[in-house]
Amino acid sequence: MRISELGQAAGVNADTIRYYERTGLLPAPARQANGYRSYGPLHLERLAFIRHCRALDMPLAEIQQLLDFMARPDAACEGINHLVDAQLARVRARLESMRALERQLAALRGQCDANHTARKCGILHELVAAAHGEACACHPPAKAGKSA
Amino acid sequence: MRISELGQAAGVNADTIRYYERTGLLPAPARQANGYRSYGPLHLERLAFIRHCRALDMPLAEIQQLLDFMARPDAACEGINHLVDAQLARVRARLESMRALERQLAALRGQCDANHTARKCGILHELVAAAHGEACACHPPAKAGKSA
DNA sequence: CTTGACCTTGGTGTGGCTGCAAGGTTTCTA
DNA sequence: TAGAAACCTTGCAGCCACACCAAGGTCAAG
Repeated sequence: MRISELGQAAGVNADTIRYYERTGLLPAPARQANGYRSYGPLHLERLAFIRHCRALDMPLAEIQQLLDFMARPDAACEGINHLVDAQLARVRARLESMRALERQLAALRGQCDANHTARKCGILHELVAAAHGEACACHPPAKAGKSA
Repeated sequence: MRISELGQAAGVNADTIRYYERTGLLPAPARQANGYRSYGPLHLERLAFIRHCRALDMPLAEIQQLLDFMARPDAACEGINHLVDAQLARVRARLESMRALERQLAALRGQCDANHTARKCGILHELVAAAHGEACACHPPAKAGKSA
């Protein structure tokens, strides 16, 4: 299996596969005589696992830890639970701040209904006023999008 | 007002202020005789506006556009509405995929309750099985976190 | 024998910062 | 008056998880 075949089978860009190899997430495959990478079914399985975890939005470092657990099947699985708990907590925190964000944006959108000039636009006025007011509910504490 | 004072007033790192200046979001301030940046209240207002928009998770490029609208108050405000609509659509799309993600993670977490070995861990089994099954509901379409 | 599709390595760009290094300036304290 | 601490300056590297590109090698089909 060459890299593009593996990529197609897993729905992954070939660059991404090479990136995973560089960062140690995917083991370096054997090479053909011409230097091309040669993959087997185990690589596909591992790659699919990685992609599934990425679909759950886990960082690569945590996926690496899960793979380490799989390599030592006799170890206690407590760490696995912790990893999933942490991910779930991150997702829930982001979910909450995104919900607040959605409310704020919807309210903001409601400030302007028709076509005015920018000078009279309720959205712009609201944004300026909210930025000015120190006790704005949103921008001191939660950074909305990315922070856990 | 020096850079750290401005930063403290707006709750922003000084590096971030310099970054905004570099990228043209914040106008270059006057300099004192020693080369230190010297800010006035207008800078603070503009910076607060930027941070408020960032709290609404708008990309810097869109914030720049909003600032451009403010600079031309006689232009039609239609573009402003579009910007907010686009941001709202992005946020709602992410919200939806995050909700799906949260459900999946919660279900996954339910697979393991106590302390086993990794070999018997329901979470790990579930992850492997889900990655293996091609018709997995989550990982082909939605990339969850960051994609709009 | 050429065309086109594949592969290789290495480098750069993305967004929104954050941190560091090396040096200059100011301010406070002993 | 010296020295230390806290500021400031510029420029550059790193973060994450890739995507894209260039220059060149390889291979199968027409």
